[in-house]
Amino acid sequence: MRRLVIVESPAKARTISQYLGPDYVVESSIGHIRDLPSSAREIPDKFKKEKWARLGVNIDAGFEPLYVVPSNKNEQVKKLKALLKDADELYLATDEDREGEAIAWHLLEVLKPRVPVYRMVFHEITRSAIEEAIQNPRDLDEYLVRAQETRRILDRLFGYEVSPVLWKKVAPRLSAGRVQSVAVRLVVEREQQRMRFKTAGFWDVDASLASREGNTEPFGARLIELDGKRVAQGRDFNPETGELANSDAVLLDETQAKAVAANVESATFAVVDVSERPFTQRPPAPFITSSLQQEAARKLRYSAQRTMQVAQRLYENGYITYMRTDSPTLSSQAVDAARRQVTSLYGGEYLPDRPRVYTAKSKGAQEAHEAIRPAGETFRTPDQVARELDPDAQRLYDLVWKRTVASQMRDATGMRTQVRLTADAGEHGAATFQTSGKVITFPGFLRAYVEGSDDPDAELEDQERVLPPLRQGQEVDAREVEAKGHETQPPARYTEASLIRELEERGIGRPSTYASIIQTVQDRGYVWKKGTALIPTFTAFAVVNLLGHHFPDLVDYGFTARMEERLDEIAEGERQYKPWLHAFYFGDPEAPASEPMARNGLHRTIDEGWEAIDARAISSIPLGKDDEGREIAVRVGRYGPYVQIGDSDERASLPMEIAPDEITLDEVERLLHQESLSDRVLGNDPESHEPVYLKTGRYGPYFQLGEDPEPKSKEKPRRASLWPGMTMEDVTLEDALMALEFPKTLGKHQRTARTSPSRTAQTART
DNA sequence: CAGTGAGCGAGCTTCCGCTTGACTT
Repeated sequence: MRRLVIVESPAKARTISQYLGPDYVVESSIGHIRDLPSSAREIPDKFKKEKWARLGVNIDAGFEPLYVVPSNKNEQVKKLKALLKDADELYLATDEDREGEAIAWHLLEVLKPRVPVYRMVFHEITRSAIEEAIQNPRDLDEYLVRAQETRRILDRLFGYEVSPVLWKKVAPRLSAGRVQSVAVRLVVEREQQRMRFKTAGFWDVDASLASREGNTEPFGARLIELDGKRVAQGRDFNPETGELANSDAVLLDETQAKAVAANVESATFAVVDVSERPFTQRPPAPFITSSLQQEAARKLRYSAQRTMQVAQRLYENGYITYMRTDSPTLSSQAVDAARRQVTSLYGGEYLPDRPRVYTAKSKGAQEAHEAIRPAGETFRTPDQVARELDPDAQRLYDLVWKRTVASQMRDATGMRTQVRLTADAGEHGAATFQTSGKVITFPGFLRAYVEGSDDPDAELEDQERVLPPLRQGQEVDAREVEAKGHETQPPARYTEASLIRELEERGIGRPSTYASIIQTVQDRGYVWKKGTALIPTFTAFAVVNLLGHHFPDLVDYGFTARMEERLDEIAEGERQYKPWLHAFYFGDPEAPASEPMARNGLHRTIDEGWEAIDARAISSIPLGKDDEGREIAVRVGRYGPYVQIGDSDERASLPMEIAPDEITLDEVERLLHQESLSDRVLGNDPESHEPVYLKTGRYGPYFQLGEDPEPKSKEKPRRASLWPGMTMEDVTLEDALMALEFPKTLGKHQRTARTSPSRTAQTART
């Protein structure tokens, strides 16, 4: 008896093959083997003429999908067919989730087996799990397959119907999609918050105190109340006005803060209250894809893509379990391995009485795999594998190992202490200071693993802070008192990791796509990276504008969650998929008039609405008004973004490396001034008597000798960039003649940062 | 490199999710 087992991943095939013995041939599909045609090139000739061919979905025939085997999968399909010829039984062992079920179905459709077919499923790759799975096969779940197909078709209709609207109204080659458009919307809205943000200044007073006997270390305390009123902190300000939002707080200016500091410096501080309360801290759950990406970004500064590449290598070589998972569950073998390691490395007091159990908390988790953990029935320590791994892989393995072991350790316990002290601040009244301490009484899992933080200050704050023993009524003296000025900070930009976490929490995107979402929004010119921060381009603003105004339902943050609910119903057999797709595409007459998209459906919304979309309006990002009350706006043009005052000729290109929130009205003023300096005649060339111009172009300011050549003529006038040190304000004819005589010196473009968005990516409407 | 806010226009661009290599940015 020869049995062919097909799984999704080649690495998985190798492992399983070891468990199953010589009667079984284990091969992989390498993911999906069929899909809708992705481009015109993939559409078979006989369908090319059909009007639905571009979509790959025959709408009028009940949303019938056209499936093709992409060229890079031909070879593998051929291989599987050959293996099937020699097999007596076929086991479809793809993942037990929506996509895995669909892959199994596609395999059936393509391989057309004439031997018995079994669907086998397992959630962990251990000998016992595999053996049990092969003994207990089930049938293919047609409902689950339909749910996947519905998801696939909906994403195709959304993406391939809405993207062309963007080509017509914003720029060619742009894209819209259920996942990427929400990602772009998040990034744009965060930038808009930053643009609206008004910084506010406030002061506080920090004291360094020490007990009178002088036998303890000095400790810091901060002024929190003055004359019975709370001293304002950053969170008391309205982020959009920069004004104090809480009237019960008192705002200190520099003079007052310094006066208070001077007053209390020589005063006696009395401890008025000491409160202690115990705390416990639980270990974080074992890694899933998103949390691994998050921690690798925090602790190792890896991009999501790099994390996945390194994890893939670790997985393929048998060091960790599968890296694309949404389940934090550990197999019982893994729990045993972790618990043994806890006992042997840290001792029995670090081991909880019972194993800890973790469950997925994000919406839409499908839990086809286990958590990401060290592979095997006993974990090898980072030291044991260090020699076999390159540094990148070592670091990531170390992270995975620590997190897994820590997840099966006892809680950390400790004591938080809060101490309030008062001192007399003269005419300002009584000043109350506060300090807090944190002492770990039992480290528990912290012995193995401390979770990283996006905010280094918070992390520092989180460290143990030991206060000297203080009792109520005790008096202490100030060693040093300092008034400190602060400014409120705008909300931080998203990083790769924080954007992925945000999407995951909303159930948008899947573990296999998190890293590629980041790639896509960058490739389309919606987002660029400055360090680790994600900054939207003005193209992104225009697209979010368009989608938000004309396709609000599609970029709603709850769209995917609602879709998942419907898909679950389809998977349960409680709902037919065709009527639902029909309602999405052709509309639902029952929908309330207040929801025009639901009522009209995607098709009519586009068909009857696209022409009326005002390309200029959606591509304009208002910045405010100038002194004369004229609107100042950024517009996205054919050659990238520029600022313009009203409809006037006063406009100036924006430099590539500028972030939207850096474009203040002052900055606009400066750019327009720069622009006005260009296109002027500096004088005449003494030799040829031709005029010498100062102009600005794509690569910054340049000199030109003589008039512009006739359009289409091959003639090129003599041109040269400014030399370093020359400014548009005070270049002279002599500078120009020098530069024209010795061109090819350093131009502005050579200083352009590599990370700035490309011009083509910023380019827009035709 | 090549220097703007406009033109002549065929055919194409584009989605999400599953998985690796074979490629050089």
